[in-house]
Amino acid sequence: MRIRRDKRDRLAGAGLEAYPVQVPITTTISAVRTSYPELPIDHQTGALVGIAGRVIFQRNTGKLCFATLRAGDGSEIQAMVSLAGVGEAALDLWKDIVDIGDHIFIHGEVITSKRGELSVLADSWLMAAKALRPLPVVHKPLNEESRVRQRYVDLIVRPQARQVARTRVATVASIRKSLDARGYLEIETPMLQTMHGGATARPFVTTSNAFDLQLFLRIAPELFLKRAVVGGLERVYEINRNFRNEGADSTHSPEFAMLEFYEAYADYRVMATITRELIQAAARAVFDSEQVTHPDGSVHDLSGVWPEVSLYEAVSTALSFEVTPMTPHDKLRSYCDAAGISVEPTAVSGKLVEELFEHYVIESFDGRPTFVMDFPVDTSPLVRDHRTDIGKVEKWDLYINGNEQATGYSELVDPVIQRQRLTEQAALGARGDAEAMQLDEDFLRALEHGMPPTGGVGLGIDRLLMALTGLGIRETILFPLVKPER
RNA sequence: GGGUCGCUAGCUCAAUGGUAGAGCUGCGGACUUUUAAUCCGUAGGUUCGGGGUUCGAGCCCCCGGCGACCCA
Repeated sequence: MRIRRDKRDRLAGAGLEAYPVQVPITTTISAVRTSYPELPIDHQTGALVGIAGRVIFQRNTGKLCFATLRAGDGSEIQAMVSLAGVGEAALDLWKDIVDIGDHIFIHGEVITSKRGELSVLADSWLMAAKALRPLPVVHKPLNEESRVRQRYVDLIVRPQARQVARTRVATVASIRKSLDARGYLEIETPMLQTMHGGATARPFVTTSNAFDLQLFLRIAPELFLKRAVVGGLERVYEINRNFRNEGADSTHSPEFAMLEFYEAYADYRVMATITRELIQAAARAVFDSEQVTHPDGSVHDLSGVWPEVSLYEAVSTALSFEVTPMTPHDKLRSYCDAAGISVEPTAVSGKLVEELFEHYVIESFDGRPTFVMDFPVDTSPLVRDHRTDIGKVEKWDLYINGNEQATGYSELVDPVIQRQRLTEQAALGARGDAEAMQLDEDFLRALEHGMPPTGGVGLGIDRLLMALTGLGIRETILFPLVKPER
C-alpha cells in the first residue's frame, strides 16, 4: 500500500495523473479482438487504436514489457511497451510505476507477437487509474468469506463471479420477457408498509419521523398486487426485494428477490403451467438448454411436464396411515413426536401435516422439479378453498433440488371468508405469534369491491438462480448481508 | 436453535505440545517476444479475540467473534 502510494505520488511528480478524468480510448478490447480474429504470427496491421483495461499479468524483459489487459466484459488483450516504441523515459516510468491491478491506457498499433498473441504495440501509454491495493493471487480462488465480504475483488479475479452476475441479469430479463409476452404489466408496490401481510414471517420494523408512524419493510407484495387486480390491472407482476427478519443460511437471506404475478381468470393449475414455462424459458435463455449442469457435474433436467404429488396422499403413503384434513390433531402430533419433529405447542393441524411432509417426503424428489398439490386450509389464509376437497385449499408448492422454489394459489377473493381468515390470524398475533398476519381493513375493502377469480404465484429469484447454477444463495446475490468484521 | 469443520504473511496453504515455513505476490537487480515469463537477491507474522492447563501452546481445555456445511 505504502509503496503504491509513493508510485501514485511519483506520477504527479512526472506531470502525469494517477486518476485522469478521461483517457482517449478509440475502441474497446473486445472490438479489437473481433476485428482481428485470425492474424498470422508476427503481423503488423498498421491500425492505430487507443484501448484501456486492467493489468492482470505483467512480464517485463528489460527493453520490452508485456502486460495482459482485461476489460470489464472479460475480454483480454496483450499490451507491448518497448524501448523503440515509447522511448526510454516512458519505458522506465512503465517499469517503475505500473502494477498488477492498475487500469492502463495504451495507444499503438494492432499487431501479433512472435508467438502469435494479438497485441497493441504501444507508441504511448497513460495511467487510467492506479490501484493502491494489491490483488490476491489470480490463480487461486479466494476463500468463501472474502468472496462475499469483498465481492469487488472476487469479481476482478474470478470469472465465474462475473458470470453469475450476468446469469442473474439474463434470468430476470427472461422472466420479464415471458410475462410481458403474455400481456402482464410490471408494477411497483410499496416496500414500506403500514401493515405487514401477504405471508407469515417476522417483519423488520422501522419508523417514519415525518409521519410519526411505525412502518414495516414488506414481507411480501401480495396484498397490493391483488388491489391492482381489483382495480382492473388483471395481469400484473413485480420483481423486487422482500425482507424477513429471520436467520440466514445457505437457502435463506434476510432480503431476497421475489417475483409475484397474478392473472385474473386463471387458477392454480394454469399458474403452475406458466411457472414451469417461465423457468424453462429462463434455463434456455441462460444455458440454451432445459438441462442445466451444476459445478459438481450433476445434470438437472428441467424439461417436459413436471410430476405432481398430493400433499396428503404423500404423507399418508409415508406413514402407512391415511391422513386427511379430518385427522385428529392429537394423532398428527403423536406422529410428529414419533418422527422426532419438534413443533411449537400452538401449531395448528395443517402445520403438523406440512412438517410431516417435509420430514418424510421431500428427500424422495430426486432432483426432478415437483409440484406439491393441495395444502391445509389453516396454514394458508389467502388461498381459496379447494373446489372439491373439504379442509384443503388450491395451493401448490414447487420444489427443485429439495428447495421450495415457488408457490401458487387460486386466490381467495371472497371478502367475507377472507375477513374470517384474517381475523383468526390477528387473534394468533394477539396471542404472541410474531409471524401472524395483521388484519388489513383496506385490503378487505378492496376485495369488497369485487376481485375476479385469480391465480397468483410467488417465485424466489435467488432460489431460481440456485436451481439453475447449483450455487449457494450468497453466491447468487452480488452483495449479500454479512456481519461486520471484528 | 443444535452439530461438524475452518480462521496462520497481501493471497492460497504447511507446521508430533519444543527455533512459525513454502509457493505466488511485494521490494532490489538482469533480460527486446513473454503467456501464471525466467534467473539472482531480499523483505514480510497481534497464528481471529480473551482466559486457562503446561517448563513450554498455532496445536490441548473454556468463553466469545466471523464463515462454510449438515440438522431442526
